[in-house]
Amino acid sequence: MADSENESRSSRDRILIAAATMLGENPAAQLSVRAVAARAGVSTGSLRYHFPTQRVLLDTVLAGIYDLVAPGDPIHDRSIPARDRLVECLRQVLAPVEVGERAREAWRKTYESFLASEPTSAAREAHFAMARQAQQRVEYWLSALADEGALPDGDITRRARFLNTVLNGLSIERALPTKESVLQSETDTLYMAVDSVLSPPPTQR
Amino acid sequence: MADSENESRSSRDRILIAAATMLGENPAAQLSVRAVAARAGVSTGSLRYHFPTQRVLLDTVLAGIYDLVAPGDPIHDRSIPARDRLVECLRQVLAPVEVGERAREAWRKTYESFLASEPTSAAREAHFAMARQAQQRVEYWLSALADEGALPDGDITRRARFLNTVLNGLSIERALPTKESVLQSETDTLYMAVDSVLSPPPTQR
DNA sequence: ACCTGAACACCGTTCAAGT
DNA sequence: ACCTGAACACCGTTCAAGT
Repeated sequence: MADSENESRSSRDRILIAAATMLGENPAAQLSVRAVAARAGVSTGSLRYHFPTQRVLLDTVLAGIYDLVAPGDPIHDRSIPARDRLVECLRQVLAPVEVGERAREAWRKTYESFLASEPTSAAREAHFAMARQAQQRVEYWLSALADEGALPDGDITRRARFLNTVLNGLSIERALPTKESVLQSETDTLYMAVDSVLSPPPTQR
Repeated sequence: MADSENESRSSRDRILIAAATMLGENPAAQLSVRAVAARAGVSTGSLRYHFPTQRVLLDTVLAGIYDLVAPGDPIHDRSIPARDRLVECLRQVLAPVEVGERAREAWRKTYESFLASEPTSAAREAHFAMARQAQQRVEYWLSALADEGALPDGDITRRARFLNTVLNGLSIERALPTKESVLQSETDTLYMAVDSVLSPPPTQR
């Protein structure tokens, strides 16, 4: 790699490293232009030169983190249809929840921390961080599909929010009593949610 | 009502009306302090006096809108687009859940009955009945829309199940701590879910 | 090509001062 | 008690100017 190329990357990389570090220190960190630029030791203008919007910066740094953390993420396996991959990823979010008694155990913790009484501000912060991470994870998957053209144009944030709500619903349903096996209708529901996200919006008025 | 009380309310009401109007004109409107204050013809300080944070203002105006808008079962009111009617019905399911402390209260009951420990068979039966009723209610709405041709052919049961999962997700999210107002993204999510149900299935590869 | 930093047009919140 | 509007401490983005 040529020297000039190396030099040209150092500033961009310092920005990415600074942002990733800040996110590591506090997953709920705000990553404002000035905060990241200061941490990286560059100007806001330089940051904007490399990352035209904050959203682009955020996406880039998260992609970096998740690529590092989950290189075998099934979202990248193009031998499988996009919808199946996304369903698989969402299913993996649900997997640790388990079913029945184990699922109740998980929700018991949630209950005691956030529902039993007015949560402490520390508990609130912790929940913000968790929710934000969940949101970012789904956004990462959607971004990956968007990159390969499998996702119609549109706001990724709101579609990720939608999928997370579905995940929350499925998660609580795993813990509540049910007549039939949850897991069967769960797959069906996941595919409905994923299809609605992967399909072009209704050609509405 | 005393004159002084009347006078004291007019400014607060103007703020609420201004905010509601702006939201009516554009549901994605930003409702900044200055924009609402200007529209209401009051100062930012006055707005802050009545509504200590933007979050409080947002919650208040949205609660007012829903209370005003949801008196009867609107599924049969063909003067309104099918999707709006269905969203409205689903919103009415959510309405009694309330937000924040009240929502936690509702989930506390659910927790104690079904999650705290292995539920008694009586509790299980009770939950089956509730879940079945919820399912039937949504199925009823979907059938009504199918009768008038507003719903594509297909299995109503699974689509109702899907919508109920979304409702469960939204319901638990009302009780958990959130950074922004839940109610705004809630509408968005409801429309996404409803559109996916009302749209013909993706023309599959 | 890359970078600087001032400037712009916004935020939400606070607060001394008025009535 | 209610209201004003300036001030504060932030945002993200733009851009003329430098190297």
